Amino acid sequence: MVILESGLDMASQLGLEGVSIGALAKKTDMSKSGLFAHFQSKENLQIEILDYAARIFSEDVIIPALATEAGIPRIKALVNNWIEWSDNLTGGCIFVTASTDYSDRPGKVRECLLGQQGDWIACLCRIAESAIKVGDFREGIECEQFAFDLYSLLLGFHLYDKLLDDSETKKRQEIALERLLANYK
Amino acid sequence: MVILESGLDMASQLGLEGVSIGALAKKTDMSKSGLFAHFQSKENLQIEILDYAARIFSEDVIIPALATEAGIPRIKALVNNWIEWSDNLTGGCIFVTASTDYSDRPGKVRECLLGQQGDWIACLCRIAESAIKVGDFREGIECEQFAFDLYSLLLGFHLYDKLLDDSETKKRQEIALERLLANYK
DNA sequence: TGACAAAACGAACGTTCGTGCTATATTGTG
DNA sequence: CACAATATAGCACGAACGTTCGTTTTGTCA
Repeated sequence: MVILESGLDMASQLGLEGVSIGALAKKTDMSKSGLFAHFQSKENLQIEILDYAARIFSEDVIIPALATEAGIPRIKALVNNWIEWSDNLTGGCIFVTASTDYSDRPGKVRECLLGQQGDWIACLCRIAESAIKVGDFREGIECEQFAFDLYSLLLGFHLYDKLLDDSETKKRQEIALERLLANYK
Repeated sequence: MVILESGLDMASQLGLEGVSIGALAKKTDMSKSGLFAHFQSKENLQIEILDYAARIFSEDVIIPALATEAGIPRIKALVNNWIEWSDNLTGGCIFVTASTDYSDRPGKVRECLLGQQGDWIACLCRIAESAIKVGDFREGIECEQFAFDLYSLLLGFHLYDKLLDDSETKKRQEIALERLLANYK
């Protein structure tokens, strides 16, 4: 859907709350009312944008990573796919943006986001588990802790990369990842 | 200033862009025009909120940490002060919120934020340097890398703590911090 | 007490917001 | 070719937005 694609781009720049029906209609060469008819409220539009983003995210980030051999290669693929995903969005990863925006804004959008973030963290856990299975991680590690560590790393990269334009950011991320992996080995 | 205090709270919940003159006036029992006269534009209001936040942040987070003995104790104090600071704000740390909001929104607000984040990272670097001096960190470590690592950790904690309400978040943060410190020892 | 500056006020500006209602195209199916 | 379904458009609404204006209140100092 071309509307959702434009909406996703706009949301990544201005946040989900910053997506206005009028502006999105102008961007997609539609009338406000014509666009509005597709969704029945702004809240629905926001949720559909999130769902659309999750679909793309799954296709571009998660599935290719799962197609890579389990263990450290899969983790590195996931990280690189994630970085590419967030690079492709003008204003950065929409889940990061929305997570900070809706940390204290109750409603359906927040609940949708909460579910998505839960899925994402669960995905990180499963990837850690498969790393144990192939022997890249030692037995007995806490997969939830690894998910926290890895997600933190991505968040740090995201802030450095999007706000500051530190030329060393990629290197910082790689060093941090190597050390993280070594700690779980 | 009571206006800025209210504005800071509102900005932490709704983001700096979500602070509206009318709503802030209502919250502070003032007229829109009376409040507006203090700042001459919304942009100025946003910047003054950020500067006010930086003042409080310095008083509550940085200065007390610098009063703690250098090295690991100082780092732990900084982290704990930071967590308390972000807990005291309804919607979380305003610098985190604003950093994601303004990652792709040019203007004076972004530039102000950029300077503040630069100062913050420089502060983290200095604290790492002092940890080397007292022998808590080994010689030759990259302080900029440590700043990246520690800030990432705080960002991870922030997301987990504000969005998800994982009861184990504090423990996750402590484990990650201990491992981080061990890696630089 | 009177003069003067600072601060707060209410009202209105033009614009945009999200959301309805109604009518006209466009499309797909029999 | 007709008809139903869907999609888009036009128009209007009340509310809120940031901003400007001229006026009134408040506080300070001579």
